[in-house]
Amino acid sequence: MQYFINVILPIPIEKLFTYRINEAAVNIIRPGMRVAVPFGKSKIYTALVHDIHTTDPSVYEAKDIDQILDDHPLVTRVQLKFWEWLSQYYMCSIGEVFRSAVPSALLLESETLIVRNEKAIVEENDLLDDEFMVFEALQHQSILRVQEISEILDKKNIIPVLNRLIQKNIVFLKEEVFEQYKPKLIRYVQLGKDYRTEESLEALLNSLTRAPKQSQVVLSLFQLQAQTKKPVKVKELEKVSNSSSAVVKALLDKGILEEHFIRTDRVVYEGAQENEQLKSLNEYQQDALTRIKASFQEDKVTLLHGVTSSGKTEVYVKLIEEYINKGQQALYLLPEIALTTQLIARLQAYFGEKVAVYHSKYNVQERVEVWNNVLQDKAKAQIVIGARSALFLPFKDLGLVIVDEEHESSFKQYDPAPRYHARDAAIVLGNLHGSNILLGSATPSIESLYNVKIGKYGYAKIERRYGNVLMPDMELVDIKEQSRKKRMKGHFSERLMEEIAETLDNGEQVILFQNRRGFAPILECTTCGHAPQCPNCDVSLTYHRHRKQLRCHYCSYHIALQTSCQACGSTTLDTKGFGTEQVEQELQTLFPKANVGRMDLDTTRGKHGYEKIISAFEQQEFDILVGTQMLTKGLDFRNVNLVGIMNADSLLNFPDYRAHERSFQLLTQVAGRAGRTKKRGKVIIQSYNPNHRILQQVTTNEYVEMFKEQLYEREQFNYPPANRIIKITFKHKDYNKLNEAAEWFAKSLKNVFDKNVLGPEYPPVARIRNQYIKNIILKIGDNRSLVKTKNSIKRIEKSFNAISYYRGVRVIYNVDHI
DNA sequence: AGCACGCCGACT
DNA sequence: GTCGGCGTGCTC
Repeated sequence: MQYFINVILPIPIEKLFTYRINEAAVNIIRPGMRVAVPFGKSKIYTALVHDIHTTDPSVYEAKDIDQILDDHPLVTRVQLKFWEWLSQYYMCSIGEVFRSAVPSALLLESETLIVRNEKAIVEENDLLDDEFMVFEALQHQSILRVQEISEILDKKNIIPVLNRLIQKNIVFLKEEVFEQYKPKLIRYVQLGKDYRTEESLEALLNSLTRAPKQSQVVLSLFQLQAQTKKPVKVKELEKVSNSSSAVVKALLDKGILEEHFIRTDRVVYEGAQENEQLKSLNEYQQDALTRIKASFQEDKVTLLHGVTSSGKTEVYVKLIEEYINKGQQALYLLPEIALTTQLIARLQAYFGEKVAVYHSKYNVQERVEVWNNVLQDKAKAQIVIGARSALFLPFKDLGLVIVDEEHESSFKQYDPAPRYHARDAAIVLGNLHGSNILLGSATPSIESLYNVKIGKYGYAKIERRYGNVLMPDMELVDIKEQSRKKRMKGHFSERLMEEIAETLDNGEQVILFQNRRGFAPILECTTCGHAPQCPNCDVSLTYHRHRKQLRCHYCSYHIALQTSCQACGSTTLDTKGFGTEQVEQELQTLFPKANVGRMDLDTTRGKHGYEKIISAFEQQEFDILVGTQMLTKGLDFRNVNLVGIMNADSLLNFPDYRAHERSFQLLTQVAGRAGRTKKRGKVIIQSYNPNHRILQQVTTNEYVEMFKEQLYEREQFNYPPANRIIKITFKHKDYNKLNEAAEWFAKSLKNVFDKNVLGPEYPPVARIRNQYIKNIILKIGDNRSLVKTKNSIKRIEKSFNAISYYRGVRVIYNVDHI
């Protein structure tokens, strides 16, 4: 009998690949294990076993697998089902899901090594210069990597050289796979076996009288072992005996000490100062909890709508507690930017080491450890708190899924595929596990509230802030009026100035929100109107004063600041618009005594960049913090009493059907940072258009009104939530080819979907990194089948790809695009 | 996605 | 004349 496996490869091809396995392997291999397989001309890839069968593929010869990489499945059957759903729903290959689901350290790829042929008889005079250089390098080091040869020869393409060397039988190639995950080992020591009796120890100490350092080490080790009865870490021994590693090494060499290694986790819970008891819930929280549970009884996804600072976290904690007491796992999803140390510390204070964290700032090694802990259903990973990628962990018995800040658009992955929405995918995952699902937000998405309205979701509400703190007092300031009367100082209105001054006088802190980084988005010549543009993208360069640069926010292009216009040579340059840097600078002149901090992408680089700024602000090292939308999420600053929004219009005028909803959410969330303790906070919103409906609704906290109006508008124009949309993006560096291709595709779509096809249109930035971009939006009514629609699209794509001229135009699907 | 094969311009 | 550019096609 011949055996075969179908495997998933981490590539964007919608196929499973078939490999042959031998009879011995049949008994070992299970779906969900990794195997190394040869693929293409030479490479070895990590593939995941999908199924095992005995059907010999007739049209091609199946290759043999290279090796089996796991002894237990790394991926569960439920996960495979989940991946299949993701790839179908979001229109990508299952390989792409595989690639982003599994920690990259577990996805090994082979590397080509160039090995010297020891037996070759080489006539050095027959070698060309570059051949000789490689040959010589191989005399010192018998194995070289492609990269190293490339450096030696200072050439990109070394294949011709290698081919000649292979032909002359001087080298041969070898593919090697490296396990990237290395368990962390800690070095321990104990006394050698000849010295464990009291007499022999005494004799040893006597023999060491002339080596005081060594004798001290032996004595310390003896003491430590007597205390703990356990192996002693080398680090600890060195510290206690106050000696160096050289002394320990000398003892090891003599055989007086023995060393051994023990595997440890990198991610270790340090233990809280004190284990906090869960605060008892107030009546509003308790009421919400009861409602949630009732709704869970009906197996409904439930939305918890609690105003900012209403204590939703405590409700989550209570719920999580119940599920882990039943021995189940709980998943707590948050947008990346809300995953602050503040919140994690709070959860760890309640649940101790049961809490595992999983997000992008964790390095690959740490992620593998969390993965394994979840897979083995260990107690230390019973509660997982993480960003959207935590959805992919190999849960065994998931009882509860919480998606906090459910309205956040960053839950939708934009690039690369799979372009999934973590909230929606979490619901599917929860259903596969039979878990209860809770969505939480102070400003729920229109989609979720709509689902409540049509009875699909359950609903619970908390309308009071914790400790009965009042909602902040919001004030709109008309800056059009103010600038007409010349009352503005820079970008600050009189009202904002007054409030900042007063807040600072009271020793309280201020947060200022401006959703744009850099100093100014445009630098313009006042003589000829020329503004420097990015050569690779269709945008003007943003002026970064701090670094004295002009930078493109879409690619990495940057140039030094010019002192004169590149077009006409005039030296009168002016800026248009403003960003966080400019606000920061103006503050320094307006409030010279205040310490101003800035939090945006430019100041939060690095693993702890974020935390540094947050904790500095917490410690009141800054009086005023200026920032972009990073400020909005999950931060809990006790002493902030004033929040200023520098310019609300830039949010409202965003060309997108979601702009109004998003503005409402963002403004409400930022406002929620004010006055989280006893005193009532103050919020100032500056705008050129203070009569805008959304601004009125934000200030009066009319969420329900906003929802009704937005829903009406969306229904009028066939947008979600009642309808679905798929955005199809086309990219190519040739402007004309892109246009033709997109038009062709749109025409074919219109044949099937008629008026539900919008575009093709250029996005606001029509070229990024030298690629022109065009979008088609397809609206799908709730009466149409999603599956059939996707099949039609795929069929059109097939004919599209058959036209050779269009090949090379990238087609990207974004289902439920936000 | 890689990666090899294959055809055209700019340099020794 | 070669080197290296990237268009095209295939991968069990």
